Amino acid sequence: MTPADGLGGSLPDFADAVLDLVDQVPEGMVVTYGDVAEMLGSSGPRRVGNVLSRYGGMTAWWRVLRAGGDPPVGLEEEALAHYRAEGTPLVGFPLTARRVDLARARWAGPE
DNA sequence: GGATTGACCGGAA
DNA sequence: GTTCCGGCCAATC
Repeated sequence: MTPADGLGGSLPDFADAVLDLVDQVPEGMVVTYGDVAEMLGSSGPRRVGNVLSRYGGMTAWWRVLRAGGDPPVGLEEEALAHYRAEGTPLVGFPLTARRVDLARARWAGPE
């Protein structure tokens, strides 16, 4: 089959692994790009971000943040909206909160 | 074939 | 607290 099926269901192995892992993240929990990359044991954190930017539209991309607990650039508003809707623990005052409390919301994988 | 970019990370100034 | 730099790997120009 052509690698570019472009139809829902067929994705690169790495992309499928990332989306599958993100799909396992429960509400109120989050993981960092670096963590996902390490869980998959392949490539670096940039690959994860690149996959989500391309195929994240069908996944809970907002549950994947940067190392400091900040949402991806350009999508802070979108991400924060989901965090407040799912009850994700945020740092600082709710009105000024712009980053997630990784100390409580960090998901350690399916184990 | 090389150069550039990208939803990044970590450390240093 | 912020800002700058180098490093990482893959896809794309």
